[in-house]
Amino acid sequence: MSKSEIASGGIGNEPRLSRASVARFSLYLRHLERFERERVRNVSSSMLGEALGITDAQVRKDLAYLGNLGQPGIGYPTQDLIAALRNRLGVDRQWACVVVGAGNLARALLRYKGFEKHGFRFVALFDSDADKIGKMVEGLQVLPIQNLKETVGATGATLAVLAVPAEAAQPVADAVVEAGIKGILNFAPIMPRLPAGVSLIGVDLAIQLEQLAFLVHLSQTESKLDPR
Amino acid sequence: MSKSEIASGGIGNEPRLSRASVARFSLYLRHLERFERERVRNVSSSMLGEALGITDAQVRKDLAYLGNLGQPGIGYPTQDLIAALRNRLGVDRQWACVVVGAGNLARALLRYKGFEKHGFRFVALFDSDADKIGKMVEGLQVLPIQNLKETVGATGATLAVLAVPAEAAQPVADAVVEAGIKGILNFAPIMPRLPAGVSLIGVDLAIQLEQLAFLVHLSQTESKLDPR
DNA sequence: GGATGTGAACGACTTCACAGCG
DNA sequence: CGCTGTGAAGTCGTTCACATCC
Repeated sequence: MSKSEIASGGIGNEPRLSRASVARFSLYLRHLERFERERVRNVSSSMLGEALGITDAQVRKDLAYLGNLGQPGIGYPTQDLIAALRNRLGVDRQWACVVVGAGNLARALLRYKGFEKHGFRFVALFDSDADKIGKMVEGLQVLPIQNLKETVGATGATLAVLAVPAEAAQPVADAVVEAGIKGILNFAPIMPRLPAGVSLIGVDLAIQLEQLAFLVHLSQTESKLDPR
Repeated sequence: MSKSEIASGGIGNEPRLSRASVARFSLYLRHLERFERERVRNVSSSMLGEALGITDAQVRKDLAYLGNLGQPGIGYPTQDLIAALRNRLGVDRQWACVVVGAGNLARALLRYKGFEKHGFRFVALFDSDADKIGKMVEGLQVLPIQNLKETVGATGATLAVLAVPAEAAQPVADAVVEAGIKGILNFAPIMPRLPAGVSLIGVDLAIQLEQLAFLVHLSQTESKLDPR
């Protein structure tokens, strides 16, 4: 079995899920929800491909992982496809999240309403700064980090968002893992070490800006990027 | 010439830059800066590989693009490598950026000091909300969007950060392009259409959270992820 | 006809393995 | 020796092309 397959427990000849597809699943879902709002009953692989900027064959390969939902000559029933995707992605249930670090980034996240629509609910906000503890921020009271374990237990939170300075990232990561958190969205510009079984996604804004500058730099100096 | 090569204007047999390498260059730089702080004179491909979780051969392939900086038996001189990388990435100069959307996200970005160290400077902040215009936010006065073109011209800004709601993203993107911006870092959950010659990097936080939930979901249901 | 599902071909990226140099 | 630079091999992901089904 190849290394890059994300194990399907199956007998062995059902479609497998590649890492690359994983990254596209959320995008499919987003566009499908748009199609549904536009009352499109069936979507074809080429409609989705165009929306994402990939080929129709690629789309069909990806969607094959969800089972044989497509109907030749018709396409995929929008609603069924959404349901299947939500199920596979795990967003057909509620995810309770805690936020650590009560700064402006936390405010921005808590205020953004897009998360709730996708099943994410922020249930608690923590900080280590004594001045902030007890204050209300976007409807949540700032709690001391010492309360993490208790709160995670009481709320059943599974995910944590780390919006803390670089120095604090590793100890806070350790603390949330200790508290029982299974997935971390990290905004600090370091990659914390985590035990197996805890997932991590990092968003490093300085690196994103740097990549952007690089792209501009490239197109300003010599080269052409092939348009993809 | 292969499609995925990012054109090197060269004669034809110097190392080429792959899309995948591009994404790693910023990471190399980050770790190199750490090594430099730790007074490491020379770094080997295996040191960098370990830091990024990739093989040493991969590192050497990537770094070959910078020219023959490596010394057999020794490694790469840390400082030279940093200088070469900065030069290629285009972060050996200042990048002036404007921010559109004076909300909490903008506050968080403006307050974060990590950008300046990498040569990024936020020179102006815009909003369409009349209540915000004229107010000071983290040392910048909020300007009306109508001033974009003038300000971009006066400051020489090349990059724009879009921290606006989804509905506003496309018109604002059009406006900053019209004003002469060459690269956009977009936080709105849509991908704006842009003319060729303008680069775009999108950061969609809802999608990141969804990916995280998916990873946790996967590891909770069946499967094992290979640890990379 | 129109669109799916899929083996086969293709291309890109990664790893291997080793010659060559300090 | 140790470590680079690099052709060759291998692996993964994407696209092609077409049989198949509604």
